[in-house]
Amino acid sequence: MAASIKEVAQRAGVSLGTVSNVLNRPDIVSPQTRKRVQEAIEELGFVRNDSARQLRAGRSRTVAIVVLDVSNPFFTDVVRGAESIVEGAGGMVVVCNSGGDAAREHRHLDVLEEQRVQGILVTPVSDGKQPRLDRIVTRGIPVVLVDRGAGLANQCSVAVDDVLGGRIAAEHLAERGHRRIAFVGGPMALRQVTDRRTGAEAALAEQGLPAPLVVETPMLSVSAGRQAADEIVGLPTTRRPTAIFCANDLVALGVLQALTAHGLRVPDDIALVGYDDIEFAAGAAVPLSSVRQPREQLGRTAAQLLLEESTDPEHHEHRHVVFQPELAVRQSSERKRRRTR
Amino acid sequence: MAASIKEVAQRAGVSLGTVSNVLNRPDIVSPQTRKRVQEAIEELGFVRNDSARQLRAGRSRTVAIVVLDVSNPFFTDVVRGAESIVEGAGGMVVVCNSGGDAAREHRHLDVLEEQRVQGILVTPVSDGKQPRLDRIVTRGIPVVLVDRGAGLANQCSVAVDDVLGGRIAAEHLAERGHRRIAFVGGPMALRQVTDRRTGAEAALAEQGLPAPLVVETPMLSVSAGRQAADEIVGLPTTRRPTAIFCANDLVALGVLQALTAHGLRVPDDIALVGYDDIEFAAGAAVPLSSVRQPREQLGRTAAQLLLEESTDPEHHEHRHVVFQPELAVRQSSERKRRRTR
DNA sequence: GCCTCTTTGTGAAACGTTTCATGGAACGAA
DNA sequence: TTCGTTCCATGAAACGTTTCACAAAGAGGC
Repeated sequence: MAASIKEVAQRAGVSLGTVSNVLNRPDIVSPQTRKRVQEAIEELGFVRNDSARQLRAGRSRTVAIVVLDVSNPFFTDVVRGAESIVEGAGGMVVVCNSGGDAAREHRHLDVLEEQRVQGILVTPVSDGKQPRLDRIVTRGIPVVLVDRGAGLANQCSVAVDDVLGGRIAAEHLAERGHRRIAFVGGPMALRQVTDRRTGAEAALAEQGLPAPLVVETPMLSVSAGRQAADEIVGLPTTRRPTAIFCANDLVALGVLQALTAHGLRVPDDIALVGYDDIEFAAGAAVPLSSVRQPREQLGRTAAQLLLEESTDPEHHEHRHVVFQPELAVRQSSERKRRRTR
Repeated sequence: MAASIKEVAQRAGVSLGTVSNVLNRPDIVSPQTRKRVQEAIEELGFVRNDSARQLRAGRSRTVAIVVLDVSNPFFTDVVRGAESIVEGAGGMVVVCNSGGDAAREHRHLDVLEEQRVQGILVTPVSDGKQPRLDRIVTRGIPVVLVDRGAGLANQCSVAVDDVLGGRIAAEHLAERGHRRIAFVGGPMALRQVTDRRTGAEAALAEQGLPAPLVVETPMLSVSAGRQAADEIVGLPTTRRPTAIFCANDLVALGVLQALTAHGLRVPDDIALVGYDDIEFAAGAAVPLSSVRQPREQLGRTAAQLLLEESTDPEHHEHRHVVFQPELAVRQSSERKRRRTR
């Protein structure tokens, strides 16, 4: 069905190698022959077979990115950033979705290894040592960790300083006069979550404020946020926090919904700060203050590190790039009179 | 670096074909040999080379989905639906992002063709005849159109009845007593947009109501919605619509934001209905009424049609599956007294 | 002891590229 | 004419699988 180089050669009356040359180094073949070959390609509708090409070359031009959740805007932005770099370099990005499931992640990695991809950007489901990834690295496939495991020796990583993010959020709330502050998020197995919490706790301690009330959620979703807020609303007023810092915006949106449903006003009764600054944060019921991460840049930098390692594995030095988050202050954490601008 | 079947064979002291048999039809090789080979595989850390495998097989187990926008929740759900089917069948899904750019779409299709993917699910950037896709189909790669071009002869398609969706939304608003209704969305080059508009117009005409005011936007985004709403707010009160039907939820969220910023209340001053029922619709400033499409099912069905065609191209009959949307009624289109519950 | 079956393993061919050593033609210089 | 260059085209080898016709060796039936 699909024409091969051989048939093109036959039709153009040249040898097989010549067709290949027209494809890969058109300059070294004479104009007439080149033209004849190109016509034959056109007529037969020839399309290169990438499997054969890769088999011969031993490696592919595809970079994979394995994300925890395709539908999380955080990752879609990271993907976009990575795409811009990889496509600029003539490669292609494939997106794999682990959905936070270790088994799925494992299967994806298996397939990617079989495909001999050029490299893998990954946010692993679990933190800590990654023998599976180590094995891939040993096999010569570069791996860059995204938003995880900074500091491991055998691979690059890009991340945002989550401790700093938590600190910024807590300082902001403390500055606004809040003294009973809650932290909502989970599971604590996620490094991001604990880092943000740690940063917040440190900031509060430094200001001489009490440690935050921690409400752990089973996952970072809108509905988890709703449930956590229900719990908080049930507290006696004297113990109820006047501000909540959420481990991400999805949770914060859920919290916001539930608070509103219970008749509590944000920020007047309870102030709210989220994390990630997703597009919908600004468009929420009450525009949401949120810690913003440079998401696209995270993706771009990760892709750059990967391509760098891939191009020149000998001289490559693993690097761990850490970006600084910043706070986007909106209505959810500001008394009306103090609206910014 | 990477071990090949040959080395495994050598180490296990068997022939090359035997190793292949252990890999593909373990039942036809004797237990002892199988064990020896498996040990060798383990020791060498052998990983199949998928390029070689595909080259030999002539086709891949990868299904591609080319979406207009990875970060649009509509597509992420479709992707998830497709994934569930394809992975259930032992395949893999790669996601490509055209970003609504025809050139990017073209490049993606080129690459996918070179990869000899098993099939392609695609929402093409432009409507109408698709010579590019026809060519792919001719080459024996099944294509299923998602949410586009129902009725074309040489490929399957899945879609949601957008005319019906528009009709449902308009009928709902008319029923609530609205007479001046606006339609916001664009560009009109998108079939979805014109279908939704057509349905709305037909419904209004049938009820003897005037045709809607149409505000065309350059794209379906939050900021486009904001701008459109600014325009509407500028109208003299007597001509200003009392209800707005938006071509999708992003636009509706933008409209909502802008209306609120201008001090107009939703639904009291202006009622609002969106389209897509994305997760954030329910969590918006005012929970958004929205026409809901069975998104995951769209993806699942598309993948099923694709696999069906791929498995048995001879007996395959192209089908065009059309799903029916339904309206999720929320606060944005209901007077308070009439809240559903 | 011979024949036929079955089970298990072998080796070579084929998939479609890219690459590289080789060869021939054309051309100018001597 | 002859030799060295330069320019183009060639054909074969190699990449790592899968598949298939075939062979070897037991197992049983007579």
